[in-house]
Amino acid sequence: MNTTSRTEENYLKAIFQLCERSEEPIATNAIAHAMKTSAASVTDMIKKLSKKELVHYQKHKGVRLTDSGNSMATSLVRKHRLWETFLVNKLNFSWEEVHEIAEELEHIPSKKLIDRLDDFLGNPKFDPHGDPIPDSAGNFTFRKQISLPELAEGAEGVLVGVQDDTMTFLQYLNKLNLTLGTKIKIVERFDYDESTKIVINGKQEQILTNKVCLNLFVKTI
Amino acid sequence: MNTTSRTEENYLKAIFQLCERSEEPIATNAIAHAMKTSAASVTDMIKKLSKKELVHYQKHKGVRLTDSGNSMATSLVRKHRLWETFLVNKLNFSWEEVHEIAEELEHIPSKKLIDRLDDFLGNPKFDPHGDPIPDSAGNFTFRKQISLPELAEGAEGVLVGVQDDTMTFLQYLNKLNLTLGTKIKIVERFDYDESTKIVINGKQEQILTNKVCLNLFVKTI
DNA sequence: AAATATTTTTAGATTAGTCTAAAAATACTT
DNA sequence: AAGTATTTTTAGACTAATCTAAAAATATTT
Repeated sequence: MNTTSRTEENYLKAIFQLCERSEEPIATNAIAHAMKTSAASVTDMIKKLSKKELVHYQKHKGVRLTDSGNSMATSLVRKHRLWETFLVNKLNFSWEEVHEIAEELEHIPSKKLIDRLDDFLGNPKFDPHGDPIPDSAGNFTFRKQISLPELAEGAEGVLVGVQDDTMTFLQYLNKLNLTLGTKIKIVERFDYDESTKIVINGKQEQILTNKVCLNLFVKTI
Repeated sequence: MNTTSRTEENYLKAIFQLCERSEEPIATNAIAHAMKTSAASVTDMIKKLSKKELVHYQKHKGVRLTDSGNSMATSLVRKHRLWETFLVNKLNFSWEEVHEIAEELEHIPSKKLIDRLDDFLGNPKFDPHGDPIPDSAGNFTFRKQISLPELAEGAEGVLVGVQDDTMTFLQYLNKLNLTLGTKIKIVERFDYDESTKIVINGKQEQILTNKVCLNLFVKTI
């Protein structure tokens, strides 16, 4: 049997995402944490994936995806992001609601389905969160995550993360409608006080201090 | 835990469909046949569903759905038929291809998703096969299955079944593009030789003998 | 480098869904 | 109504994915 179970798929995707943030082999505990399960379960699953040649594995040395593991994970990411795009663009969901549903939809196996969906959506290159959507061959445009001060005047980015994740900071951002996925355009920088004027989601103008800017990470559009 | 597993859902749907064709309690073997599994497995599952009060069950007496089992099954049918409609109307699948994919999609749990999909599709009352789509409260228009001679002149129906399912007859139908799901309009009946002129899928005109008509079942539109 | 702490793996048990084979209940036939 | 056939249920075993607790390996501290 050469199929991949839903659970195996979820492991592959978790490992893929951990690999994106580090060149090192991924630790058992890191996977356990991502999958909200025990280290023992992870070891069991790793052995299985290793036997199927989806991961490289040596005892106590962590794992990396093999080429075939990587391409499976990429295909899952493609499905996930296309479904998210569908939910937001066609069914009018807001971007915060869609993750959980897309987590289910990404396991629907038909390749034809996903390619048709891709066409139906107009072959988008990025999902509503600003993350790149792999094409049917698995290629995608990598967009570096940069801090707001690195974004050129006139350029646009999508908010993808924050440095300072204290409650007070997040609440402040929330008040400005600066949530993950928000589109930010740099209008002008003022050398006088190092402040920056931005436009949020194409309409709301806002002045940010340099301190705030340094804590915001965006991906360019 | 009060959730319903994918497998339980598949059993509920199979029982629901068997209930549609008979007033009698559904036999273990009938379910086993529909689910392509052993009678032993069915008995095990029935016990579980019975404990959850989704079916009425007495040993050796077969099962019926309870109200709550029925409403779960109806919700699955709603999902299945809406997804099929989406696949055919929006993604340009042909109606024969969609069943298997919809079989997967129907297990996506979000009610909000399915209600939004319903709106997106324009709240269709019938799926591409001509089967009724339950609304979000579980109500649907029942359309009786009638043989072609019972369909009035000028009326339209969707082909949903055949009486004579010999290979030769099916091959003959295939040649005329008369496949399940095909739309048939009665144009005129000729008393002289009891033949009937129909239009297939809104374009192809065709004369059928009475013998053929008696073997075709349609649902009215 | 020895002792301690942490991480990872193993061992053994559990649950859901399945199976086969045998036993029990029901239905058909003469 | 007795015997045979069929259907349904039970019993016991298997697999996938999980768990806890203990053992083994690796990393850190003194």
